[in-house]
Amino acid sequence: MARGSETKRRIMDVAQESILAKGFDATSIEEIVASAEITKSGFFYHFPDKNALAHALIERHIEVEDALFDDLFDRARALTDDPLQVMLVGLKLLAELIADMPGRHPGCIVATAVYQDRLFNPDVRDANRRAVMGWRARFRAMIDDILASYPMHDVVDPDDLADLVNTIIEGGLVMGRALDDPGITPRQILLLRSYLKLQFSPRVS
Amino acid sequence: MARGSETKRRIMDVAQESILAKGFDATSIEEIVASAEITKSGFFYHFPDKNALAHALIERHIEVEDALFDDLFDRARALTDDPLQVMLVGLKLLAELIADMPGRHPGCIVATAVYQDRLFNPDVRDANRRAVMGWRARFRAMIDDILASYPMHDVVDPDDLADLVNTIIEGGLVMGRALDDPGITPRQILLLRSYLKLQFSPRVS
DNA sequence: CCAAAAACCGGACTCGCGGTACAGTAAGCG
DNA sequence: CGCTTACTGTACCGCGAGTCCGGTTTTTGG
Repeated sequence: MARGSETKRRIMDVAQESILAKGFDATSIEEIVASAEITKSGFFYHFPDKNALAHALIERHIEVEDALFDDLFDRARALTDDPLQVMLVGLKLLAELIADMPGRHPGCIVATAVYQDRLFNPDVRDANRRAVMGWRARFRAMIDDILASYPMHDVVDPDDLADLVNTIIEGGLVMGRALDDPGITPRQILLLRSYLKLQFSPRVS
Repeated sequence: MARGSETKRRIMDVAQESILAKGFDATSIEEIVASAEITKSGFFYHFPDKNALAHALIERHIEVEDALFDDLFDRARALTDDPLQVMLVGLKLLAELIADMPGRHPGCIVATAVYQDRLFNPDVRDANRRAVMGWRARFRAMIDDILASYPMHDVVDPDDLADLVNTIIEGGLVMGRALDDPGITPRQILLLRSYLKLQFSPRVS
């Protein structure tokens, strides 16, 4: 059992590295099995097809990202009790974390899947959808916390506001890749922070 | 001369339709030539390879989008002289325009190219980069106009602010595709509008 | 009107990649 | 001891991108 899952993990590791560097379809199975030092048959023992690999990678990615967000906002909550400050500090930490990533940021696997629609089967798309919905729920809860203490100056839908976090992260990654500038995403996140500040901070006039 | 460019345009039309519906790699050349009612040789007469087709499509797409933005903000400028109002009205019009698009919004070709690195050659990536830089310049100019008349309440970099427009559009399209909800992009654009309102509107307190 | 260039047609062929099929084997475990 | 798990090795199929090249029609400039 241990040996099997170890190999499977190694396949996923080398596949992920290659996919983030070159794209999904540019990463051939032959190449993966060479890097993972197994045979093609070995690959198809663990994954029925290439789709299943993508599915497993997305599922794993969701878990990692969730854990990352949990940790991030837990650290923010350790610093302050105020829900608005938790959000603002959390976003600051997130921006710093992305900025400090060595080399080019990989770019979200979710987005790569979105833009290869027909390449992936419904399973993959569904996993994707669940991931996005999960993030919406997470940020929606935080916004509800803020709304309990602060008025919204320019009233908008809280769900849309929750989605804005994802929108800006995904959009930032697209922009960052298009311009080959890893600094864009963190700076765009800070603009989101600026927006939330203007929306909820008491006005000192 | 007329016949040649006519055929080329027909190839691009059917290719674009198919690509927006099914994705780039899911659209085979055989399929394109069948729809365009030519032969494979005919295709390769006009385009050296599939990459060149993508390149031509992106170039054309940039022009169309530029013309669209020109028209949009010209209409806004016809309604008001105030630079802030021009921006706010323009974004409103943009949101409505995207919302009124029949069926699923195609999703920006720029983003699809970004997430298929190796599939496209440097030419394509460069065209992409130029497109994004052009949009940044466009919105940067509008923001400079606003800054000439209004103070920025929470001071941020104007270039970042200009990029935010693209970030939110691209991110919105990713989200819209992930959740299969074409309403997301327009709603996210309205949040951008909300942000700019809070940033620049005089506070009545 | 005629020649040359441009815009194709037809079909055969190569190559890489995803995926299949199936026989065999080494290691662990009850 | 026998069964399962986790593979290896090899041969094979189909599809789509891209090549080659000879032939044909259509357009255009002198």
